[in-house]
Amino acid sequence: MAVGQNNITIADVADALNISKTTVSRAISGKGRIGNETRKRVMDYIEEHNYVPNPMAKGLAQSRTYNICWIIPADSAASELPFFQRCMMGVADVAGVHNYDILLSMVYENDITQLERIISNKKVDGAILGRTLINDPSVKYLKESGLPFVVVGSTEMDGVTQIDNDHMRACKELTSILVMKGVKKIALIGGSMNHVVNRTRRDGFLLGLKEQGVKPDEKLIYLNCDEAGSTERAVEDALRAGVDCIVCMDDGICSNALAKLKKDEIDIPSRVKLASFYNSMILENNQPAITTLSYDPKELGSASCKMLFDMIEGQEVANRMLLGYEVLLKNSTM
Amino acid sequence: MAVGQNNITIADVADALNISKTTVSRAISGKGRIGNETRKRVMDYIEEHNYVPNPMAKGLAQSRTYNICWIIPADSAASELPFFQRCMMGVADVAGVHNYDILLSMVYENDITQLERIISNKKVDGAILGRTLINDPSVKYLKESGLPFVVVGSTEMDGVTQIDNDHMRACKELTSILVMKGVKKIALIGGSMNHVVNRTRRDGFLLGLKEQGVKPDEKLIYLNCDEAGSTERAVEDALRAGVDCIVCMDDGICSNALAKLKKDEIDIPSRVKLASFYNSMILENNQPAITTLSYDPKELGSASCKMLFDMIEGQEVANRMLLGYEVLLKNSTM
DNA sequence: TTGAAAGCGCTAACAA
DNA sequence: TTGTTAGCGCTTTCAA
Repeated sequence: MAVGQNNITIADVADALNISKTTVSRAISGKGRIGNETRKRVMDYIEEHNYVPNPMAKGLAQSRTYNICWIIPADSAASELPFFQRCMMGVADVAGVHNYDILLSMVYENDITQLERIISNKKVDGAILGRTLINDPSVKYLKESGLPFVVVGSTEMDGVTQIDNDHMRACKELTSILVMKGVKKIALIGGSMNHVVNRTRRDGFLLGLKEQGVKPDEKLIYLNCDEAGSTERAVEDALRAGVDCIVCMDDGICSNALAKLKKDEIDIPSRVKLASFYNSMILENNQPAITTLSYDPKELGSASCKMLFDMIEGQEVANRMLLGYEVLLKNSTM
Repeated sequence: MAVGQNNITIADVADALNISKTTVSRAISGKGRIGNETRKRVMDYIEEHNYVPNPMAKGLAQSRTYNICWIIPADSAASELPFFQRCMMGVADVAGVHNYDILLSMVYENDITQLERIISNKKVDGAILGRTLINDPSVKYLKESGLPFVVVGSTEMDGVTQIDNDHMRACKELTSILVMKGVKKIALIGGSMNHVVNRTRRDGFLLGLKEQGVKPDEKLIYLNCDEAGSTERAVEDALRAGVDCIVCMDDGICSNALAKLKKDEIDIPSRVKLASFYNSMILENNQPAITTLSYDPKELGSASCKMLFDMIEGQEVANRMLLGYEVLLKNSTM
């Protein structure tokens, strides 16, 4: 049977059963009083004739869309990372349970018109922002809109419900462990300070050093290395300065560093140890495997979606939620 | 101003201007005759009071949702690949131009309930399937539903509008080039025969050999290598058989093969040449860089979306469309 | 426990 | 060129 031609409505059901539309509606929604027998008759009928409610009509009447918006960066650098896909899986799982679907919105750093259209068109009941920037225009817009939303990652703006892995503590712990294992001079190579998470990672790194009583050397902290070139220069510089360990803020930077070290035939870990604050298959499959922090993006997605539904249903939710992490010690720091 | 509270409707506009709702509707949609002056008055008013039409009401009246469905596999092996994200970007670009949004559907090989819900709930006007399997249940369901849809990739089912890169020709060409460059004994390592594209690639490979008058050796064609383990065994076996070139069907398999070769300290290209039928950053950044075929997933996405809109608007579209490719010859086959 | 009727915001015949 | 009217399919007061 062609599902697309399924045109049976609540009125048809009412007619067939000689009852009113209201009663049918009540039987389906479960709201309001209704006789047990009547309900059963309705349920049986719609089951047999596989009636499917029309969400547009329902939405129009209730001012609800049964959609949530999943917002991700549109720049291709981000789409290389499997993080967003995995996170989205978690979102989708939870949304499905609530009978909600996911509407996609791609935003550029300076162009959120697509998001604006979706929100002002009232096409969603809530939103999840997959990544935040410093002074994020999407966050600002969402706040103004009054729509319930949660942010994956962290933002400096207050009054925003956010959820993240505990990067600070994770980076502190890994840094601390490296020092305990005997590393003397350690460099950090990181990405754009425009991303909140990168700032957090840097802070965690500094805390780790502090915890171990090591004074950080500002010259060995290379930030805003967004291209392979700047990472290569950072690696060169760090080696010249005599470091015995390089920590990279994410797998992208780490794989660039790795390429550079290979090219220069610098052995890991005998000549320099290498670790990353974010893992991926590339690092795992490398010879030697790279020590790294590991997170579960899918869990992040599902947790954020749960929070969003709490908000949509008008419940109070925590302002901030932190999820766990794992430290994976591999041969690159042995 | 809180956008979420924007509640001005077509009736408000009509009242304020002392005209009928119909006239307002006509001014906005551009359909039907309307006086130039009246139109201008309406446009000015809605501009100033930033009226935004309610898509649910519009949808209900027109039986349109202004959403299309983007369907991707839910298994995590697929989400590792940036292909779907990039392809989605192309879809999103085109959809945006048409004032459409993208509703996401994740399907498992044997569970398309989420897709079924979206379709039977009439939440979309059309669908794009990001990947097809042999005997794909999603394709079957979409065909039955009567909804306009296009498939990225290829399917053996007929009557389905499909769009793909010309994998067959691309693989034929690369294989042919390798033989012309002097390769004598060549192995092919490929993924699941459950994916149409893998079958196509194998066929292209065989055609390439044929074109060069080389008789294929069945024993050197390793299929269904979905895990690192099976690829490693294939590599071992191929080397034992004395091949001088290994071709991998995709970048995942290729990076597994690469890891194995490195572990066993087998030099590329002096001991064995290596090529891939699908590229990625991993292969590009490798030392040496890997010879590969290159496609533009974003173009695929936007082309498929254009076709879909043609279908939605009731135009005739080609049954099958093939896009181009590039052969990137790198050091791994020098 | 059930029903009648009014609406959600917009479109689309049909008339004027 | 414009307006009247009747829906689209469902929810929700208010009465019965």
